[in-house]
Amino acid sequence: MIELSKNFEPASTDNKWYEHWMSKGYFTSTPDEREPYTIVIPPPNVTGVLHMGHCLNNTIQDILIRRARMHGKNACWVPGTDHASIATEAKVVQMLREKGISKSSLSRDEFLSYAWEWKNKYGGIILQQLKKLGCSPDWNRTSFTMDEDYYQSVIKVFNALYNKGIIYRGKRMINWDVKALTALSDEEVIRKETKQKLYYLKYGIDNGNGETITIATVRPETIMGDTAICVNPKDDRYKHLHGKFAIVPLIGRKIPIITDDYVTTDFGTGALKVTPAHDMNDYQLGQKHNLEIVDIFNDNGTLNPSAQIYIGLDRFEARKQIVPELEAKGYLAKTEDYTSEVGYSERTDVVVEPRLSLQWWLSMKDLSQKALSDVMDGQIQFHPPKFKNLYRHWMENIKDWCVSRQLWWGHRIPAWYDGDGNFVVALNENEAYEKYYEIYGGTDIHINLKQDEDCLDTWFSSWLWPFEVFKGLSNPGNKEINYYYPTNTLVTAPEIIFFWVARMIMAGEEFMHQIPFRDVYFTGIVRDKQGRKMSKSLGNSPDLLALIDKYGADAVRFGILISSPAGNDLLFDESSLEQGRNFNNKMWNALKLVKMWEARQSESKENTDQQFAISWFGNRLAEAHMEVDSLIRQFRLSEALKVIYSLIWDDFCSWYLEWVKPGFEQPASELTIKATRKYFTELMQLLHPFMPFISEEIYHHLEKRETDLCVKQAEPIGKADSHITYKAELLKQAISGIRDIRNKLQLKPKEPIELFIQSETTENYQGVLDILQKQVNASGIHFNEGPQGSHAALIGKDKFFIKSDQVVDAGKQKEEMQKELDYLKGFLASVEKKLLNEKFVANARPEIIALERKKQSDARAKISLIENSLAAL
RNA sequence: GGGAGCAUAGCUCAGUUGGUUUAGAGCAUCUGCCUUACAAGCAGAGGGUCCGCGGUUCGAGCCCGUGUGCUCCCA
Repeated sequence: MIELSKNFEPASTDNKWYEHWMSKGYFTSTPDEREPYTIVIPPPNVTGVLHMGHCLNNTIQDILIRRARMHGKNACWVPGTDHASIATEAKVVQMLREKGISKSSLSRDEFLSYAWEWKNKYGGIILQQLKKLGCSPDWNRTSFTMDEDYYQSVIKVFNALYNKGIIYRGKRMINWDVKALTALSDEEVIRKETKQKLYYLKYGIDNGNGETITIATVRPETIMGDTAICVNPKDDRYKHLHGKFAIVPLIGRKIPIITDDYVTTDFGTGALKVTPAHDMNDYQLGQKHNLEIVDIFNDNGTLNPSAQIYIGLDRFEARKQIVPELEAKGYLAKTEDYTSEVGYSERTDVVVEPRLSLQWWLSMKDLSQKALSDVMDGQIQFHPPKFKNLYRHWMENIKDWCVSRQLWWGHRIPAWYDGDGNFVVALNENEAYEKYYEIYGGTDIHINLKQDEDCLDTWFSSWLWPFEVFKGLSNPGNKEINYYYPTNTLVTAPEIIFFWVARMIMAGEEFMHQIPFRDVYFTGIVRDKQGRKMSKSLGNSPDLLALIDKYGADAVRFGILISSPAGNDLLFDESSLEQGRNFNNKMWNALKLVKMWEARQSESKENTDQQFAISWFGNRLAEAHMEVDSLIRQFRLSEALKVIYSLIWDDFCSWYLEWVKPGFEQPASELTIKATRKYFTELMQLLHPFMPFISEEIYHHLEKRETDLCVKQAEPIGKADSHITYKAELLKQAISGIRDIRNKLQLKPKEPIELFIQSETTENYQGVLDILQKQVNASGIHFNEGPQGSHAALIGKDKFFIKSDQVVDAGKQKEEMQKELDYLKGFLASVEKKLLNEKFVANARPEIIALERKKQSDARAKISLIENSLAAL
């Protein structure tokens, strides 16, 4: 026999088993006659490293995929990464900077070769980390959103949607990152409470009598872009100015005073300067009132010649300088402190500049229709369903999608321009020329078409993920796409329900004419103990690999899942990992116990009590099995794990093993050992998807085996005999009850008692007396009333007398009984009140009424039992 | 300003068409145990006006209305 270590040591087992599973090819999947079960990984950012969010998300996917693999399905989990244009380009630019190379000194091709070099070297570290966590995707299928075929599919999709007329080019107000020189989606803008100043500026009225109108602004440097002043039409203070003109300070431009309900009268002065080129709301106001648009900024945030003054100065420097000038010239009325939300770039952390820009847009109205009904009709199920509302709200108010980004790392927009602003969209350059000649006429060989410099939003490639990982677009109708698509379950975070989940549904419907997945499981957001979202900038995200080293992968998986009901945020606390580690230990020690029995095995027959324990645990196992199945079907994974945890720790270790455990230095029977080994094996099989390493390890320690637990197929669940489980519950109750009394009598564990039982159902004790006697340390059990001086108590419906050398405190016992009696009387009263209520008897279902009657008679019986005892005391 | 969600034990959360001994679990706390698998353990215990108010119902933690507090998303 191998000597087993004192505690479970994950460090030596985890890698061993992972390598073994890999060498056996258990994770690979190819289409066959079995039913497929498919998951595509939400592709993590290729620059990313494993954090708590990934950990939760991938643990859940692994549980689902491992379980499917053990239940006869052809389980296929596709791993991969996305190219994350903004994040990756930022990393590459930084790397180049460290080498003393600036991006602007490189050609596009040169830059991209550096980027690929970087990607090949550092990209995908996160996938290696998933192995540490025990994840079991089919690594042969690892995909990347910029793989050659994938790239072409993205281009194809752009062409298809352009030809359909729903991709268009348009000047729109966008969030501009003046440092990265790129447009940002709303999602990439982080709003932060920022302390600012509100400047009150006086604009002269163009009527020659020196009158002024005062506006409030936080951006005095944009006044050169003002093209109107707007007031609320109902605001009496300004009624006399409607239709008049004001003069912009310093530059003297004459601008109209217009009216609109949009302006609130109680903010600032109630007069708003309108700068359509540099503010989202002002832009809309400008559209509505046909205002002139004066753009005063360059793309890097410095002022351009349209500003007339401070040309070439940065926007914040200009603010610094313009305020004193305004003050000196008498335009500044006052300054106030003011706090409001300002948008910052997620990547570069600079203040986002609202800016008019020519971008590529995808019209979402038509695409969203089917995607909305797929979810509303339940073709696609959300877990938990509360996210349906959120989804509907967004889909019904959907806005067009800005799909272009001013970056090089990504899928280059397939549009070609001549020098005059004419352009064509094509699959490649050759086709571009053909199309150009076709549309604009001629075959001018001197024409030189130039491809768009920008690339597409990363989401514009990842929305194709569920089918393009099977080459559903690049090789339509191939065997794999037909077999694996639609996929089964998507596991993701609610934060990306719009820019990823919704768009995948649209793409699935548009290009595959089918939904991409049937179930969407939304995990919660992992927060720290104080409830803050884990983020790099806060530095509150623990080092996951260090945690795995410290506690083992199984404990980490346990810890993160146990506190994580679907869709609810979880507050991460290392103590739950400790709980996982302790659980490992508990199982490890149970294994040691069983191995000890094997060393001292006998041929002896079972006694009846062991038979009961064995039969009971078989039934309990069947019961729990059913419960776990049902919970997992409902995606209630953390509850399923709780059931298994308690089944192993409480039922198996604390009850079953104690019941069948041989006495001190006694041998264990072969039958007991065999049954225990079988149960232990089944428990490990149930646990395996959640904690794969320790379960595999114990599985192989229990018996020498040719097979691995990883692919062991589940057997059909037996039916639980409720009579036996009920009898066991009564027994547990009796044991706990008597132990409680022992505690209250302050009996030492080693002090034996004499037990007397008065019961109308003595058959409940048949075959379990040895267990009862052993578990409460009784020297004997008798079925009659206990002698004078024994301690009496009611447990369930039976009366127990405990005789020990300890003197019984009659007063204390009386007090306890009185308390119990009062409770029962109150309870009886509430039950009887119900039964006397005619409406209750008339309306409630018959089984409910029967139940209340049973409560009544049970309570009455107990009351009389206690009253008799009290009288006897 | 618009929308969504949440409020149950000290903490984190379950509580499934309203009805099972007048609410459950884990952690934490307290008491007693170094009992030959496990002190990272064993055996017990205490702890709740289910956020306030109103309504529907024979019956409400659960349904409806309203108030309060918190969180998130969008403008």
